[in-house]
Amino acid sequence: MQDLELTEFFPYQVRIFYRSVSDSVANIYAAKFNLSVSEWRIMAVLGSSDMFSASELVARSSLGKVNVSRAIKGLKAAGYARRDIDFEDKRRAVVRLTAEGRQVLATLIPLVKAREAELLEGLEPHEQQLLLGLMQKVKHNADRIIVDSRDTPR
Amino acid sequence: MQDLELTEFFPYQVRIFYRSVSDSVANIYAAKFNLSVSEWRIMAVLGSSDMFSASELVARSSLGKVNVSRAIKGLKAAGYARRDIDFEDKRRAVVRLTAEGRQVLATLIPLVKAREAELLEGLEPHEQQLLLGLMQKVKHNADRIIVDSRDTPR
DNA sequence: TGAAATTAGTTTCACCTGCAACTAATGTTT
DNA sequence: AAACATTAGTTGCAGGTGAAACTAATTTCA
Repeated sequence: MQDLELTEFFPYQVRIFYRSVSDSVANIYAAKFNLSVSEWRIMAVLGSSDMFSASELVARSSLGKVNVSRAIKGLKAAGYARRDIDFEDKRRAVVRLTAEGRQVLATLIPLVKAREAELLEGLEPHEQQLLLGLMQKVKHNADRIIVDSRDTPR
Repeated sequence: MQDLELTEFFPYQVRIFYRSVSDSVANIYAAKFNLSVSEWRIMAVLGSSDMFSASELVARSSLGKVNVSRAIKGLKAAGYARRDIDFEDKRRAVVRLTAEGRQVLATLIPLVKAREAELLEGLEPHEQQLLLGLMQKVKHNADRIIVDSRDTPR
């Protein structure tokens, strides 16, 4: 039988790479404010403008609508976000940060940016660009494959 | 408030990169044989030698012992692995693939290797090396951070 | 207008995951 | 040998996650 050395298998390497990176950042928002990944990401998006509908959040967060719905619920429960109903279209939610939520985000952003810098420590700017570019390229390949192999639309 | 553009945030980019890569491979073993990631990884390790104890599997798979325990249970239920008790040390499990499991793995390995090649399509060998090297470097940074920030051992 | 289709978002279900607590076997110490 | 500590592996519990079904509001179109 053909052998497969797990440690040399590219997707495996990507996975353990991701785990380390993800943990190092989750550490911050989870430990300090007890936020989940989804909640953190939705908060970050919410901070970039005044208000968003849930579907705009879906578009900007790479999260599914299920997850966005739950993240909003969680942020609301924590007092970090408000969720109102759009008067124009009563199906639509209008989500925005509360003052407390803005406060928390303002605390968090410098911390995660510092963490990001630590992650990239020792990489020249051109190496960082290279890394991003190569990840992009592989991601495109992967996305093409996923679409292709989905002959039966789901 | 300082702004954080999610799409330019490195850990976010890593996450969506990982998701695409992971999905493209999971597609194979999940769709064809209904295996979870953990089960797939344990199978791959099991294929590299005759038998393993559960803790050897932990060491070689980057999975926690909980997950390994459950992956073994799942593989056993699927008929792909056997789980016996070590006569020397009756706490110890002796895990190995069944004939059917070897058969499945033999089917899977060429498929996932082909998928790996598709993922890396368009990258020169030296670019592949570069990508791996940069991921390594970042991972080291991340692991150092995680250890450092764990003043209270968990 | 009113039936049918579409869209926004929520909930249910089934599964994966990790931590902590647990059981059982072995090793250590006196 | 008895008590204590350690080790191997499992299980309970408390989340997180995605697909599919669902509710409610809006749009389309006959």
